[in-house]
This record gives sequence, structure tokens and C-alpha cells, in this order.
Amino acid sequence: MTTEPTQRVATIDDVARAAGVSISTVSRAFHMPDLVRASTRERALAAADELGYTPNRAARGLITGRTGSLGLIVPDIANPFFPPLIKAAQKRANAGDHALYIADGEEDPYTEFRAIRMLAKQVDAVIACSSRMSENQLRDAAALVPLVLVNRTFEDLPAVLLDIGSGMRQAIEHLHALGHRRCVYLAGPAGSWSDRQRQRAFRQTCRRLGIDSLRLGPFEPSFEGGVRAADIALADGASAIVTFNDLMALGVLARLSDRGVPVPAQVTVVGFDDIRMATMASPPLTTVASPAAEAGRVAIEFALDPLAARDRGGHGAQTLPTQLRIRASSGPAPAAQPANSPVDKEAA
Amino acid sequence: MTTEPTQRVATIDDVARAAGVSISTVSRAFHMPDLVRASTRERALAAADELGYTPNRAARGLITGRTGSLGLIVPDIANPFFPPLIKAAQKRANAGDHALYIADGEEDPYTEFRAIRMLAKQVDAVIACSSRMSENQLRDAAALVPLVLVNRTFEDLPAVLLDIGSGMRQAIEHLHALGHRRCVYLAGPAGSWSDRQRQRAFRQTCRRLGIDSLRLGPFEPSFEGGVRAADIALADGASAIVTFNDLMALGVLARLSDRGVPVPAQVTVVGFDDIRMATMASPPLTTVASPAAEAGRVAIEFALDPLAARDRGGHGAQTLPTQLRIRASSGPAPAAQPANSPVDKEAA
DNA sequence: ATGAAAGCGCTAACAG
DNA sequence: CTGTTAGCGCTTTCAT
Repeated sequence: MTTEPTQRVATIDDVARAAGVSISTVSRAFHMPDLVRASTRERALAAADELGYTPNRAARGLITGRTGSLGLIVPDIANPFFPPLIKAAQKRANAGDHALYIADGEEDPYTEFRAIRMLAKQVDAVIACSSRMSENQLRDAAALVPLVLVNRTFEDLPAVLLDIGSGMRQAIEHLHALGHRRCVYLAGPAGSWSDRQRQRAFRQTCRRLGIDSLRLGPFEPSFEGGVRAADIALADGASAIVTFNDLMALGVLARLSDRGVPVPAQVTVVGFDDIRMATMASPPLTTVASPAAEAGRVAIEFALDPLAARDRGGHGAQTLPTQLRIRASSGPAPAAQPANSPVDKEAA
Repeated sequence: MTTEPTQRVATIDDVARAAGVSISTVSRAFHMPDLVRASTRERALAAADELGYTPNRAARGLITGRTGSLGLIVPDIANPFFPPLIKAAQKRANAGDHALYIADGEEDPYTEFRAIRMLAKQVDAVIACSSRMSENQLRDAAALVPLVLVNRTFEDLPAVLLDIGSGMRQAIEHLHALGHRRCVYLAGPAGSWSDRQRQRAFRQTCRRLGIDSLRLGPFEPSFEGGVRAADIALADGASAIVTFNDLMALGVLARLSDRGVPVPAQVTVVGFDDIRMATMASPPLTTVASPAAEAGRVAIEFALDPLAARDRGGHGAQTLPTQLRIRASSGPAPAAQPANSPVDKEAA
């Protein structure tokens, strides 16, 4: 027989009564320990522990303006790139005695904005990962609550970046070394900032190496998006495929496998994330490793100490290195150029 | 030049002033629309919209005791079983105008308990998924805040269950039909409720079908855990392996592949979750489909309306069906019994 | 060193 | 129908 409905949660008042001190003494025992005599403090703390008292962050926030909580928004929790980031962030937040609230933006700018606006008053800062919001929305959001960006920059907001350009260069150089002379990039969401970054690095590196480059998309940045994109990429006769993210790469691989196209014998696929799942993919997937977990940790640090954030990189942006990760068995096979469709639509 | 730090968030007071009505009228315009004249209501709502006003749920909760927020705890966000569940839950919560806070229990009972205690006062209910907490902790938690369980039962707490027994029976019958006569179950976390359920169904079904059954473990319910378990399972001469969850199954597959063991020609692996990732694994993985998303949705409904929850199944538990999902190419191959180690340790 | 009192943003009686 | 008042749990002056 459980005490089903909420029994009652100890308030600071209960603690005070139990310890035989005033309510403000208890509060001080927590936040300004030096202002109360040691013995009194002990008693208060003991009582608090006894009653399992946890301060009501909401109530505290009401008066201090600081809630001791942080918000974290990702476009899609199901995108395996984010969980490691989230976990690292949560760990770091808890270490600083902060709670972390996670919300899912559903890959939709407005949903994301609403989520931020809703969180605004109940958290000290919001961390927006790979934000899909427009610049205007970003500006509005930043006016409501201190904002930290991950995987995107905007004006002088503190940001944690992954060195996408370097990863892309490494990937293309790798493909070039394998003999590929016609590469296609399967783009992610239309307005995506990080997709633009990738496209740019892709185009530039291809040009530099004299590789025939092609951009296809946008596609949904998901497994299904990759499946759909695969056929199009194949039709365009590319022997090497670089995708916006690993999820798409996995989709491409699955589709290629279904169509009986040998990978990497005929096509090499490079994913962009090195999410945990990539480890689980069969060997052929070469990935660009993103230090997602570290990004999560650093983002929290930025959020907890905006000033430190401002002091790091240029205007508070810190860039984390990225690295090509070649699966053992994806090495050898170069690629015979398949039937080459002349259509160079949207040449990147 | 951004208005970097929090500019100022509109309060109900601002709205009232802007609309030229009293503060309580604004409040009523939101919660008891019929109590204010249409024209006044319009004006209040318009002003609110104008100022981008979002009620401060924390402040509201302080007085009503209802925060309009829900908490959701999972043992491990990175476990791909949960994201779909989380997403469905969040969608349903938002539909009911509730915010959903997600927390990660880090596969640790006490971390989980602390998280719940911290959330207790700031949410209307907490949904604990595959809780790793002890019965005592569960009881204590339930005393602090209305609690909804997913994937576990405890006394008369509302619960959403997946019909694990049925899935396991289907899996074993399938293996039996393929000719397997020696199956091993790779167990998950030691104290896990759902692991016990699986073990029981496994043991019973094997006995009924006259299959030589073996339980190994516990193992970490992760990809790495599966990798480690694979060798042990192989050493024990099983031709069919059923794992606690898909993550482990994926690890087993990877390890088997590394060791050059043909799957499913020599060994068949059955995962237990049918998470999205299973789709992406190479064909040999047969899975038990869990309606994770639906579980998330139903859990929110239970949380929003505890009474309805109480009215459904026995004491508020609703069981969702589970189904064996056989990948196309995992069908044909039966299994030659490999070298059979006589050690029947921990016979299930 | 400690207590009393004011007030954060909001809702729920209680008047009008 | 609408405005006024009290007070949720907490921190923070301001007294003592």
C-alpha cells in the first residue's frame, strides 16, 4: 500500500522547525555557511538531510533570478549524435550542482523557439545544439535568456564548434588518395548552418584536388533520408559519397546493400559525426569523428560562466578538432568510375 | 550587436498594464476564459501575444501545486531504445500543454532517485522508464511525487508494460523451428526487473520446447557488454543467442563478425527491443519489436490523468504487445551444434 | 550570529 | 464580470 499521491515534500520551513532555528538560518546554512555558527549550521544541515530536503529551485529562481537549472535543446533526440553530447552535458551540469532540462526541437525552428521561450524564465541559460532557428529567431531568443550555441555561430554569442572544415578536407583527401575522382555530397536540412559549412569545405577541397564534385539535396538528415538519397547519388554516377551526417550514411549503406552495390568495392561512403552507431555499422563506413561529448561539456562550462566563455576564442567561440576515422576494412578498394551521368546539376 | 544578456521577459504584470486591465483578469483570460468578457479577453490575449508573454510555470506551480510540467527519467539516453519513447512522450506532453523534462539516471539507482527527488517539486508527475531503483527507493520516490512506471511494476503504481513474455516465447519458438536446440540468454543489469521477466520467459519456454537453455551474465546492457558476452556465449557452445537488449545484440554481432563466425549460418542472434538501430544492423539480427513510442505516449496519458490510469488494466497497468521481427535474410540457416562445452553453469 | 519581514510571478479566494 | 488581497517556498535586506 503505497502512499500513492504526493505525501509531502519537506520545505525549508519544515527544516527550520526541525532544527529549532529560523527559516533564514537554514537558507544561510546552505548558501552563506560562514555567516552562521558552526554548531547551528550542523544542526540545520542535519535536519535538512534527515527530512530529505531539496531546495525548490523554482521558488529560489523566483527571487534570485538564478534557478540553478540549464536548458539544452537538440533538433532531434533520436539522432544518435546527440545523446553522448547530452550525457556529457548532464554530467558536467550536475557536477556544478545544476539541473539540466532537455528538450527536443523536432527539427523545426519554431518549435525550437517556443521551447526556448518556455524555458527562458526557469533556467539560467539555454544551450542550443545545431539550432535550426533563423537569425531573427536566434536574436530574439538571445534577448530572452543567455544563449550558448553548439555547432553554429551567430554574432557574438558564445559558441562551441566542431572543426568541420578540417574533417571534410581529411575525408576528401582520403577519397582522392583512394582514387575517387567523382564525389557527391548528400546535403542535410535546407537552412542548416552546419550543412552550409560542410558544403563549402566540400566544394573547396574538391576543387583544389581536381575532383569532380556534386551536391545533391537537401535531404532529411535521417536514416530514411539517406535511403532516399542513395538512389539519386547512384544515378549520378558518383563512386564516393559523403553525407551530412552518420544517420544518412547508414541509410545510404543500407540502400546500397539492398541494391547489391558492393561497398567499398564500388562506392565509398563517408559519414559525418562518428556517432556511437557508426561503430556498429558494418566496416564500410568511414566517418569523421566529432567530439560530441566534449562539446557538451564545454557548452555547459560556457553556460555556467558566460564571462569565461567570452574570454576564450575570438568572441567566445571554441573550436574542437575533428578527425577522419577509417574503418579497418574500408581501406583498400578504390573505385571504378561507374556509368557517368553528364547531368552536373547543382554542381557544388 | 545582440542584446546579449537577458533583456527582460514579460510578466503577467506587464501584460496587465499593456492591456489596461488588472493582473487577475489576464490570468483569468488564460485559465478561465468564460469568466471574462470576450472583448476584455481579446485585449488581454492580444497584449500577451504582443509582448511574447509565456507564463512562468515555476511561479504558477508555487501556488497551484501544479506546474504544468512532467519529468521523464531513463537509465541511459544513449540507449537507442529510449529516444523514440522520449520523442513520443514529448509530443504527447506538448499536445496537453505540458513541458517535459528529461533526465538521465546513468544506470544508477541512486542517481535516479536523486533526480526524481530534485524534480519532485517542480513537476506534476515523474515517469520512470526501466527504473533501476530498489523497491524501497521506488516507494520513497512515489511518496514524493506521483510516479508512473514504464517497463516495470511496483505495487499499485500506474505502469506501462511491454509484453516481454510473449516476445520471448515467439523468439524461442522461432529458434526452435530453425532447429536450434541449445540457446543462451545474455542477461542485462543484475537487479533489473525487466531482465528477470525475460529470464523467466526464456527459461519457461525453453523447458516447454525441450531446448537446452543457459543464462549468462549479468552484462552491461550496452554494445560493449555484448562484445564481451559474445566470447563467453560462444565458449558455451550455443547456436542461438538471445540478448537482454538490441544494443548487446549489436555488440554480439560485431564480435562474432570479428571472430569470423558466420551469422546466421552458425549462430542466430535475437535482440530484444527492435530499436531503430536494429534496422540498420546487417541482416542477421532478428529482433523483438517493442512499441517504445506508444509506451511513451501512454505513459504521458497516465501521468496527466492518474485516475484514468487507475481505471485501465488491473491496478493501472497497461500492457503493450510485442512482436518478433524476422529480418529477411536471417531466415533460412539452421545451425549445426558447435563444440558443446559441458559446463552448464547457471542453467536458466 | 540570528530572526522578522518584504517580495519574486503567479493564482485563488474574496469582495464588489 | 473585474479588481484587491493573501500567500506558495525561497532569499535577502534590515533589525536586533
